[in-house]
Amino acid sequence: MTAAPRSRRERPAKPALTREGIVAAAVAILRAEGLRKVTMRRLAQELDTGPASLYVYVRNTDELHAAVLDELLGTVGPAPAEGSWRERLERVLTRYTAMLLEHPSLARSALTARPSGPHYLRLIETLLGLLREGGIPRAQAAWGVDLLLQHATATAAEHAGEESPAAWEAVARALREAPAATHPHIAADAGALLSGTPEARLSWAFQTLIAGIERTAVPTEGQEAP
Amino acid sequence: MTAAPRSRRERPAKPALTREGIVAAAVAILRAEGLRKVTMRRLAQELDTGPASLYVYVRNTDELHAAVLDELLGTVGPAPAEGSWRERLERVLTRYTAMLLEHPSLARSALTARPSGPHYLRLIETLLGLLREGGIPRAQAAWGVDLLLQHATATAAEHAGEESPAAWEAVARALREAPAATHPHIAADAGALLSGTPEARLSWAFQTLIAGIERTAVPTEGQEAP
DNA sequence: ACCTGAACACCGTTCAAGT
DNA sequence: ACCTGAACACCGTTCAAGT
Repeated sequence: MTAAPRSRRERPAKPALTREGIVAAAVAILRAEGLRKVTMRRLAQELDTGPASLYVYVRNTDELHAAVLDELLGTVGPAPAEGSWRERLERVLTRYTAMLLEHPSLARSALTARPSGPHYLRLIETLLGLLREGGIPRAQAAWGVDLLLQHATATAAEHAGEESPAAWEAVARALREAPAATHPHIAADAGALLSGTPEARLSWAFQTLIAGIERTAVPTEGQEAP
Repeated sequence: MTAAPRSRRERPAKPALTREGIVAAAVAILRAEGLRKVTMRRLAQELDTGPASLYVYVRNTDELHAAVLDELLGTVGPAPAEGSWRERLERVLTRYTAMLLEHPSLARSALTARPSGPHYLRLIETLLGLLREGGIPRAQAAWGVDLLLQHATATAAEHAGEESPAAWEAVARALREAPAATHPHIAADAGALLSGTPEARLSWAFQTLIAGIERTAVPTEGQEAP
């Protein structure tokens, strides 16, 4: 087999650099090999240039990762139409968490470098709308959105580096073996501390957060006119 | 000035490697220069050996960071004696968060590689005891401890990389400038979304979590015999 | 103006070879 | 058994010099 020669016009060997092109290439590397490989050098190699060239379009590695996350947020989809506001809220949050769980290390960097792109704004708008639909006062709803998103993001981030579960096993063993003499509550409740599927815990956590948000007023300085 | 010669016996030039010595040196580097400098190579240099030697005592960099965190947890101190269980609970959590806020990047790695040392166990015992004192059922209290610690850790972790606040400013601007036509809730509540001191938000979050934990039963599979 | 080669200053981890 | 020199395979970021 011989490859047909291509005209220079039809397929330039090296497309011009753009921010979108860089982010798209980063997403491709993320999907294929994980965030650890989404480095400036690797990306430059993929785009057939030197790493220095990327700094014209991206401030640094953190900003690159935030742009990648906003891109993936676009795959979460709109709010469900059926069910009570509580059910819909929990479903949106669960879908967001599930997406992040596919790339836990991205969740980890999202905790530090929050995305601020259009997909992230849309998610905040949706969550805020559902809490207001539930009759939750503005100020509580606003702070509540932050709390809900932080829990989802942190839960996904905890799974980063899960390929070496040595740390988690160490905690479990320490809890099971804690002596009742010095740690009576742990000894009595070790089972409960370690129980529950990740799904059950996530669902309980969202219900817990929503119940708390409904009932806890923000301090006066934090309130807005209604 | 001439340095007095030291006897070889009095001050050996190179102390023997031990796990404790390695962790202590790591804590010293953390205090002086931050977690970014707590690397295997830097640590080896400080201990006058090659990086390969450290792998006899520490599995990898993550495990080293977890050991450092448990060490710092020892500086948090015991539960306060005065006040209602709610007040004492909030005070313990605030002190834990304040300690982590001195080393946000350590909080970030704690989210992934949980510590399992004696100081961490003590903290869990304290929190569990306070929730039980408040009459919260065992299973809820156990899952609640996790939720409270996760919030504290994640909140501190968010401040990692704060020296370059570009990302946070970008979110704030995006929220303030969101058009009412497409994002009515954000436009109406931008003030509330961005309001509140970090202290006020942290305190509200703990109260919210506690209120939720009090009222939300865990699913039956997660429950233990009382 | 835009782009980049080359350099600076580092990383984690492994392993063959030494004592 | 314990320890380590040297190597392997990478990093982020800057900047002088090119087009």
